[in-house]
Formats: sequence, C-alpha cells, structure tokens
Amino acid sequence: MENREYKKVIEYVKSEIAKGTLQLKNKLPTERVLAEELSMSRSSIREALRTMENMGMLESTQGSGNYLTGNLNKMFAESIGMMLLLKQVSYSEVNAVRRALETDAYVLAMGNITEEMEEKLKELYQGMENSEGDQKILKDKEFHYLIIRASGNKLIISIMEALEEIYEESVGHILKTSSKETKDQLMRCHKKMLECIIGKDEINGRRALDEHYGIIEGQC
Amino acid sequence: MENREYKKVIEYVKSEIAKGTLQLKNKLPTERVLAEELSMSRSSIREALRTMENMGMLESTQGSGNYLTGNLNKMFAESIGMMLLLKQVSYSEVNAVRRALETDAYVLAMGNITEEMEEKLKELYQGMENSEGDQKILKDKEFHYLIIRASGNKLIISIMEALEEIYEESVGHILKTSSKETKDQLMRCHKKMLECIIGKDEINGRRALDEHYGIIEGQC
DNA sequence: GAATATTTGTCCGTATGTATA
DNA sequence: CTATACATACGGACAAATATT
Repeated sequence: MENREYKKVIEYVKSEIAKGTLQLKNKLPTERVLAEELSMSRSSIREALRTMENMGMLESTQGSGNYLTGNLNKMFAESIGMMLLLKQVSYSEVNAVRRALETDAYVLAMGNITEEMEEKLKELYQGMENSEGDQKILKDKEFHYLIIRASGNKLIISIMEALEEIYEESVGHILKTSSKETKDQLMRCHKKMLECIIGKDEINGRRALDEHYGIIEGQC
Repeated sequence: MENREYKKVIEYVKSEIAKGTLQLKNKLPTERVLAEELSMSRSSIREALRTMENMGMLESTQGSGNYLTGNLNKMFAESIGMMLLLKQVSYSEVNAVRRALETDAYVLAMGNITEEMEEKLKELYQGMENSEGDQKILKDKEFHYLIIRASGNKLIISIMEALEEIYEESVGHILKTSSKETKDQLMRCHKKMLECIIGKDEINGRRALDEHYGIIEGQC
C-alpha cells in the first residue's frame, strides 16, 4: 500500500521540526493527544511511533512519553546488515565503501588535525606495536576512528561508525588469524598513515590507506 | 526501552532468512499465526511489521499478506533526509560523501565498462550538449548514474540512488541557475570524464570528477 | 461473474507497569 | 506514600481489500 495512515504521523513530526516547534530532546504530544489531533486510533499512532523509534528519530519511555532524538546512524547498520543477510551486497562491496569514505576522511583530517590529536595518534600507534590480541585490535580501531572523527564530516562519521559494528567481528577475525608477515605489513601502513598525516603528504597517505585496504580485502 | 517485544518478530524473520526457510518474495505467516507462534498480541506483531515495512524489508498488502522484499536503500534516503532536517549534517557533507563514492565508482567502472556503455555515454554527452533545461539535467543525471551502475558495486549504487532523490531538486536548481560559464566548465568536466573512462586514464579522470564536484560545491 | 472465506487495516476498551509530581 | 499521567500490551470487533471456490 501507498496511502498509509501512519505516514501522516511522520509527516506531522517532520513538519513540526521544520516549523521549529519541535526540537531535539523535546517531548512529543502524548499518544492520546496525537490520536485526537490527527483523527487516528492509538494503535495507528503507536505503529508510527514504533517505526520512528526503530529509525532512531525518537525514544519512547513508558510512563513518561516520546522524546525526539536523532540517532539516525543506527539505521545504516540495520539496512546494510539486512542487505548482507539477503546477499544483496557482499562484504567486499561494503569494504569498498569503507575504503572510499575513510580515504576521503583521511584527506579531510589532514587539514583539521590538531597537535593533541597527532600526539594521541602516535600514542595509539605505539600502543599497537607494543600490544597483542584484543588490545591490539582495539588500538587499531581507535587509530582509524580518531582520524575519521578528525575529518569533521558528520555524515562520514555516522556511516563509518555504523559500519564499525558490522565489521567488528569480521575484520577483528582477520587480524586475529592473519600471519605475522601480514600484521607487519599492516603496521607499516599505519606508520605511513601516521607520518603522512603529520607531514600533510596526501599522495603517499592515500597510498598507505589503499595498501591497508588491499590487505584487508585480500584476507576476506 | 531496550527489551521491546516487537524485536522478537524482527529476530524471527532474520533467523528464518538465515535458515533459508524464508526467501525474497515469499509470504510471511499471517499476523494471527505469528501472534500465536510468538505468543504476542496482533497489535505488537503489527508494530513490528510496520517498522520492517518502513525499513523496506517487506510489503504489506491488505487482504493478501506480508511479503518479504529487499528495498533497504530507501532507508538511506530517509535517514539522511532526517539528518538534514535536524541539521545534524549539512548538504556540503552529503556532497562530500557523494564525491567519495562516485569517484570510487568511476574507477571501478573503468575496469568494467563495455563498448555499448561507452557508446551510450557518448550519446548522453552529445545529448547534454544539444539540449537545455530539464532535458539537459536529465541527461546529466543519466550520464553519472550509468557510470555508477557500471561500477558493479551494489552498495555504492544503492547509496547513490538514495542520495539522488535528496539532491534532485538541490543540484537541479544549481544547474538551472548557474551562469553559462559554469555550465561550460561542467561540460568540460563531463567531456574529460568521458575521455578518461574510455582511455582508462584514472588520474585525469579523478581530476575531472574532483573539478566537477568542486564546482557543485562552490554553488551551494 | 457471484458468493464466500481469508487477510490486512483500523478502531476501541481494558489491564498493567512505569515515571512524575 | 499517594495520586495522576503515560506508555505497554492484550483481545475483540468490524471494515476493506484480496483470494478462493
């Protein structure tokens, strides 16, 4: 069907946001009030509220009310996870998206990164070298995501954080099972990434990231 | 809340897909049967079905049933549209994601493109030169999306198609209101993109796309 | 084509758990 | 602690669209 009743509620919420009368963290009218105002049953209102909750638009708290939130990023993980489950896309294709976005983020980060961040990156890199197992994987992730966050592009950050959940087993597994040679290769990539972001060397930085993702791709 | 009843239904559907007992286009058990099997009320079942419908996982048809579909891409448009509405991300940031993904798609397309596609691209380019207004915008879009589809990466295609809806007014508007000089500049980019994809010249092809998006960005 | 059964769409009423004043 | 407001969940009823006989 196309003409769904519950879409009226979503349209209502959107218009209230557009008008400025509904803002983040604000409480929505109660279900009964919404039902009356929009001339719908509570059931239909609730179906709409559920979809919006699932989307990350709002959060419902029993006994209190429905509050506008803005956690839309979790939907990226849901959608792509479902696509993977239905085999509509492959892990390799998801990986290509990751590479494209992280490369872009890396270049953007080059222009934004502060000295504090550079120090933190060095710290994380050293941490990677001096640790093993889960600890190393954690430092690795922090290394990448510090750069991604430093890009300042909130959409890229959202998507990459969503994809992090999907990959945390898969890539983690790769890192655990790969040979020492592969691990050393990855460490050299990280070192180059670190050097190039400090030295603002975009070309070699891109190469390091490309090599990094090439190794990951090869282990899939 | 975290422990939502309706999530049981989503988990149920996911597990059926994983087991292979539920496939695309298949009909789900009726709402009443689901209610009985999962020991829930029909209302709760319906809330779950609605969220899944909204997600693009299934389609409900009155009098018939609920059928598993796989149109997850529409959720990308919804989520990003909502982020834009809430001003959590800017059009400029969305543009950066488009650039990153289209550039990746462009390079992938270089390796996949057939002679027929190249002919079609030439045709579209000529069509752009020889037309004006909405017709020109349409050819422009077709030109870009032929390349994107030629990339073969179904996730990139999904995301870009979702972003197309969001940008179709915004970019269309830019093309309508920009000066002749800007338009000529864009045409030169398209020409370079065409030449480089045929000549497998990745470096200059990337440059052409970068220039193209730089112009779009400048008009925002 | 018509009649009947099935299934989703919508609504209402009620009971319960939770948050808030 | 009490009372009120609110979301959560259930079950029943009827309408509307579809499928089946």
